[in-house]
Amino acid sequence: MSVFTATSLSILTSSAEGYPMSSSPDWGSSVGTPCSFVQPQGYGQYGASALLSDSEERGLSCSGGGSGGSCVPRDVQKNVRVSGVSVQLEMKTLWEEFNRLGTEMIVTKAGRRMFPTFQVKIFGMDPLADYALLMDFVPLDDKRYRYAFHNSSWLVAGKADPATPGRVHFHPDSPARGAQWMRQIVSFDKLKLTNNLLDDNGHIILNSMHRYQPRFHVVFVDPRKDSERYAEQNFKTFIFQETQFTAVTAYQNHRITQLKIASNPFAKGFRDCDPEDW
Amino acid sequence: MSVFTATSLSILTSSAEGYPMSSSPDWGSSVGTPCSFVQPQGYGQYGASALLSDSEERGLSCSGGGSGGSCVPRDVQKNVRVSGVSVQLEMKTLWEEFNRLGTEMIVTKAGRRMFPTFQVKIFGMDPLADYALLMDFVPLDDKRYRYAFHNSSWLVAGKADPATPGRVHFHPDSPARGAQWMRQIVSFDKLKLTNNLLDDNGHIILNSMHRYQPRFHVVFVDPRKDSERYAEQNFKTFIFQETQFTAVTAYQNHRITQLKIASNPFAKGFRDCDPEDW
DNA sequence: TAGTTTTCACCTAGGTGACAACGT
DNA sequence: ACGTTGTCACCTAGGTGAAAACTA
Repeated sequence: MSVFTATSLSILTSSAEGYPMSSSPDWGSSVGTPCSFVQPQGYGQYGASALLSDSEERGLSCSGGGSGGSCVPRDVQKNVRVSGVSVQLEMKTLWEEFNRLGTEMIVTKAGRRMFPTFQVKIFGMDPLADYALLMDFVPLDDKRYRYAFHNSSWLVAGKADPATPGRVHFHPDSPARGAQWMRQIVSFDKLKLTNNLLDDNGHIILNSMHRYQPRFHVVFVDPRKDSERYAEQNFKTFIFQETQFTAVTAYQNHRITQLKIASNPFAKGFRDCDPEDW
Repeated sequence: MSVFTATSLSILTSSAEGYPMSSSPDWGSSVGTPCSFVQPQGYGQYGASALLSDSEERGLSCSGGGSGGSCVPRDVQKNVRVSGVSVQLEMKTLWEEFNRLGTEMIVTKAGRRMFPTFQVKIFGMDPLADYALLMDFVPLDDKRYRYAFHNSSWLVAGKADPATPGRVHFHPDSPARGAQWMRQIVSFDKLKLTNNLLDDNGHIILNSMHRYQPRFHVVFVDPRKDSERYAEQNFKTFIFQETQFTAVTAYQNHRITQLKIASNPFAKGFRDCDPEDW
């Protein structure tokens, strides 16, 4: 890791400031790979209707149909090393189950893992080329939320707090050859979320009570000396709607809590019935 | 891992059959790097005098002086990618402490880690070249031993049992660039020893009650198509006398047991006094 | 008797949600 | 009220040597 500088990635971190599903016009249904990009219906319900019941079927429109959402600017001709890459989200049905309820992810000062863990299968890389894999998190909108316990629903509580430092998490095996990435499931289980603005552990900093969309980036490590010039061509971004979530310091929706307890092995101590009942 | 075949390593596995310190004439004090190879005094005491008291100072002759024992056939001109490589054993004083008592390593059917763990710092690699790092274990002699509890010493119990399958343990990060290997300590903590001849977990198979010398190999992954032809030039082997040990299924020397308990964090449960008393 | 195998209590190391305490 | 923080019991996962059981 950290063999290569962030130069070729500046394009990523800068774009992380916007809201890719809405305000950024050059993100859309892609070319090349099977692309299940879904129009911004899922978060739109949040943004527009502002009040949303748990039992709504809104998750269905976010789950996507195919193996992954490939979202690249239309006008950039991608390098052949990334253009053919496709990605399949693991534990997709579990993600969808959470998403249907409105996924919440705990953030703590020390940093908390995500559950479910973001993990993918990768196809179509050049086996001999070097790639870096990384994730970042973009706000789904500019709102702050609060949870209404009385009717189990999220409410808009105002405009978003000031944006957190836009960090990026490199998969610790980066960089590595395509053959290695494709050999087995790539897991981002080391990634941790924090609400500590002064965090110096390299964790992802998020605002509690805000909504986020995880993004997955495949970056071809260009051996050319002037590789910065090709930065835009050398990466490809994948977005899975079903992985969006609300950052919280304590779970709000009781059904999310129960699903976490039921499906996360580390929460086994809080189960009171067989895990197969789910 | 396993990106490259064993072709370039056949030379290693084949040489693992002999006893490099004695019968193999082309192993000796080396060229190139600082080389603390010590004449076969250490094991020689085992082979020759056959009976050895715990309190002898034999360990002192095995501990070596410099940063590592580099042992290569004299007549082969090494590739520049490996000729400048040097290696420093971590926890050297702990290894020496064990070696002074006569190190024992547990072997189990399921596989047991080594303690101390074999770990090294590496210098002088080409930062951009790819290397594989691996370990193997060669018999120190052709003897079988038993422990005489009455006077706390090892006795020769006969000729060695049939040799075990000569396996090799690749460091799981192999292959990787020199820059990555040199960045931090390289630890072989995943390596496990077994006495199960039918082991299919890829563990190192050893005969209990036999003496072994761990070896550390740095292999330059040659990008040339006919790289097999340069196999001999592309690797360099390091031997640290102080890491030799007797494989056992249960500790024989009570002082070894006590030192393991005192120094291995996982054995903390068996301590009855402060760990700083050592 | 000498050595091996299995089981076990006890650790390391660290990921869970519950909960009480603490802010604002 | 609402949200955050730290502590805690309870897990996962797996590395220890002790001791009993087993095998020639």
